[in-house]
Amino acid sequence: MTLINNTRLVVILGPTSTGKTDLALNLAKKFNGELLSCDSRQVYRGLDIGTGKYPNLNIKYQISNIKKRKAHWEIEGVKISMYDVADPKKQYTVYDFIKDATPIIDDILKRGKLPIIVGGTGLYLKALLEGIPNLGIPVSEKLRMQLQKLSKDELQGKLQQIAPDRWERMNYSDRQNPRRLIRAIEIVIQLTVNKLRTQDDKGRSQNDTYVLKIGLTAPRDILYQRIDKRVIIRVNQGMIDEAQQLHKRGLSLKRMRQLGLEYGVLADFLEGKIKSKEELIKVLQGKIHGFARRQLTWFKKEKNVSWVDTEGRNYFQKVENLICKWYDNPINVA
RNA sequence: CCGGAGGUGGCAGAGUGGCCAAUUGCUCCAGACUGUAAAUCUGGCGGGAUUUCCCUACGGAGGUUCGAACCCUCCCCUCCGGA
Repeated sequence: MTLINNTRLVVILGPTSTGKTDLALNLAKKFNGELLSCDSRQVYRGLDIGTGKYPNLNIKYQISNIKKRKAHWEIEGVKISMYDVADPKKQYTVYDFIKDATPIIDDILKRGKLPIIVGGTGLYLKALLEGIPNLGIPVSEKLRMQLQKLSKDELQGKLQQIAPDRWERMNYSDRQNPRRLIRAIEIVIQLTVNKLRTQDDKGRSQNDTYVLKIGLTAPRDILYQRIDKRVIIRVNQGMIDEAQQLHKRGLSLKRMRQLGLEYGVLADFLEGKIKSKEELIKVLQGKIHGFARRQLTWFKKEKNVSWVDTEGRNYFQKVENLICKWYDNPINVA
């Protein structure tokens, strides 16, 4: 993965429904930019309404202004990469994301455009900007299959046995988390038994890339209101139908559940566990509130973010000013 | 008006004499997170003092009891069925 030196990129981050994509589209037009979605679900083909690929709630963006291309979309002439790059039937991970997104960012830069990364998935963003150790150590399905049969206690015991140092480094919460335990064991076995080696990907910020991070926020109650409203809009946009279509085309309900949030709840709906549209909406709203909270927990720790309250008037203008300033005096704030 | 069921913490819903400030789910709050991350996991959730302490609590008012969310009486309200 070659990186281009002395370049810059903008990151827009924040919890769901703060209008990241809207803002990014606007900025792209002003600063000759191109968007790259840093989102673990928008990568999947066919998950459109439920993942919010259609940017705005209102009529601002007509469907006719949206063009779906092979592995990206074009909205009002602005290219958005990392949409539709994966088959929803197959699992797509951070590793895949980095592999796919890195050359695209390089390409955007090569063409002299400003990459604007729209990030809702903290882990992916972290991987992109800072890199993640052990990212190169692949998943072993067979191993996972075996490990999944073990209880939490057994997993804990196994990890303590084969890699006490690694166990020591885990915090209490992670030690209770079977998924993390399995991954930890997997890494150890891949490194020792299978003799794989770690290849550290340093990520963008450690190279000569100037990164400007803009975080969007809103007061909690406003955020919840927006989420609630958006859920209703999406249901009206045909979210249920979308799920039905996916299922018809062979996406199992089990797999749909793995796709999280809306799709998990929609799977329950299709199966009849959730009986009414009203119930569906209510459950969804609650779940998405929780999701937004988790995003906030993650992003709060993110360093060097210029936070902007989207409730403030002219916040678009504020962001533009930030970028102009940054252009005059580029600091690597990552 | 008669018959039946029921009123519990933000909601749903357990508990039916002491171990109940009250199971559990949801919501909500806080947090973790180095290959499923919209996932997964942890803690909190009446108020206050902040090691087993106090106060206010299970529709309302009385009563029985050493002791009641749980038993009795009356009242209020809700739902279902019949007039």
